Amino acid sequence: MEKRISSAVIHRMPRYYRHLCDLQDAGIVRISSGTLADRMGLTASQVRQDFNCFGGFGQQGYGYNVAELRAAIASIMHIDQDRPAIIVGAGNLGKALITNFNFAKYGVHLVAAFDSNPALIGTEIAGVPVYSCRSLEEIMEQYHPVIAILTLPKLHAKAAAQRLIACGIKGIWNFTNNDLHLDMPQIPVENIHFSESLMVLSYKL
Amino acid sequence: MEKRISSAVIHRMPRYYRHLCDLQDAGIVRISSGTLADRMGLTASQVRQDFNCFGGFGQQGYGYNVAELRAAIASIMHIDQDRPAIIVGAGNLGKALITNFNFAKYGVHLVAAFDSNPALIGTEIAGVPVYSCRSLEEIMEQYHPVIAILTLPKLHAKAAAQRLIACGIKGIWNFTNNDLHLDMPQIPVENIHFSESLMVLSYKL
DNA sequence: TAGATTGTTAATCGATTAACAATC
DNA sequence: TAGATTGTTAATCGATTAACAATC
Repeated sequence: MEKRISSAVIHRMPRYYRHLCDLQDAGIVRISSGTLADRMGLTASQVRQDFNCFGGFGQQGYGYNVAELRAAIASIMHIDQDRPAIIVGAGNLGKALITNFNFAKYGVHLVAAFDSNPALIGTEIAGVPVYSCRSLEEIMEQYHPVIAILTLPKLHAKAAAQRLIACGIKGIWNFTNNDLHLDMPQIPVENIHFSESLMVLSYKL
Repeated sequence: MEKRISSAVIHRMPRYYRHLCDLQDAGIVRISSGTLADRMGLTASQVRQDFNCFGGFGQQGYGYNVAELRAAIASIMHIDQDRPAIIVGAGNLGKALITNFNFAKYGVHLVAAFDSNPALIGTEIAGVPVYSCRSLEEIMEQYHPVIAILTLPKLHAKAAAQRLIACGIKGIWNFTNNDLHLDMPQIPVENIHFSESLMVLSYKL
């Protein structure tokens, strides 16, 4: 009976998750679709429809239990896991992610970083060892990471992605500001396009 | 007769722009809606409808002139300008943006960075001077920047945003991974939510 | 002119909203 | 029980796709 979940719903899930984390941190135990909708700028109907894509998590006359709903979304989005990942490119952006981003909160942990800069190879950044790109296959063999984070120069992005997929990477988080055009529908790619976001801001100004 | 442009269309414009830049770099002079649609995974109808939201840029029997269409989108999105901007937070992420992001390509130039770290204050990063947050009002007065880029810790984001708006900032590019909830609809905010992107990737895996 | 391709209207599809019976 | 609020169906709305006359 597997009904396909629309992309619009999937993209709202992380926002629900963020708000539910905030609510839980604030000690709020239950919430109705109406209250959550107001908070997020949605309608109560939409909130209920969204959650019912995955089966009902609420209770008539009560609403939703914040902790339960939060956990349900974590499970739906598969962030209640501990997936090994690598990061390719340990320049400023790579370093910013390694240092500041809470990977554990999203079910991911970094096992290695790669860079071509000899000054970095052999060092650690926030506990993550930096290897030469030459060691890629060896490290893949050792840790079997499933996610590769691309924070290397745009020019090398496509070649890197192909090499990563060839040695077993299952998904790519792409910060290189270009489309990879991999033609491999079984390998999901999520892009962070800074320029698209800035253009939209520019339009709204 | 100002018909409102839907958010879906606005969010496709940057992608069109990117593809048109690529086409122009490749020396391609004209393109039909069908060819462009194939390249981008859209339909020809959608491409034509999108461009017709802003008036027709094509010619029957010919298609679209790549350079003209590119320029038209740049104009629509207001990236053919030279808007002054500041960046608040010069840690790894701020530094990564200052150093690597091509602001000029999107009609923006950085006039100043702000940080609370005394070791950074008074230095320059890629030609951009770093000031103490205490100098904010003074620098605003001097350069009248319109965009503020928030790359500071989440905790201080909201207070910073309010202070920036109080002294004249017109739009915010928010990298702090939380919603600012400013309740100021006249000040556009564009968020880069790393975690939402990673959650979607996680779901697709 | 004939062929190609747009601009635009109409048809379809999907997503959002409204309504309400079910039920805690 | 009465009140609240869900889950779910039906109605509406908006976005995408198809079709085709206009025209380069």
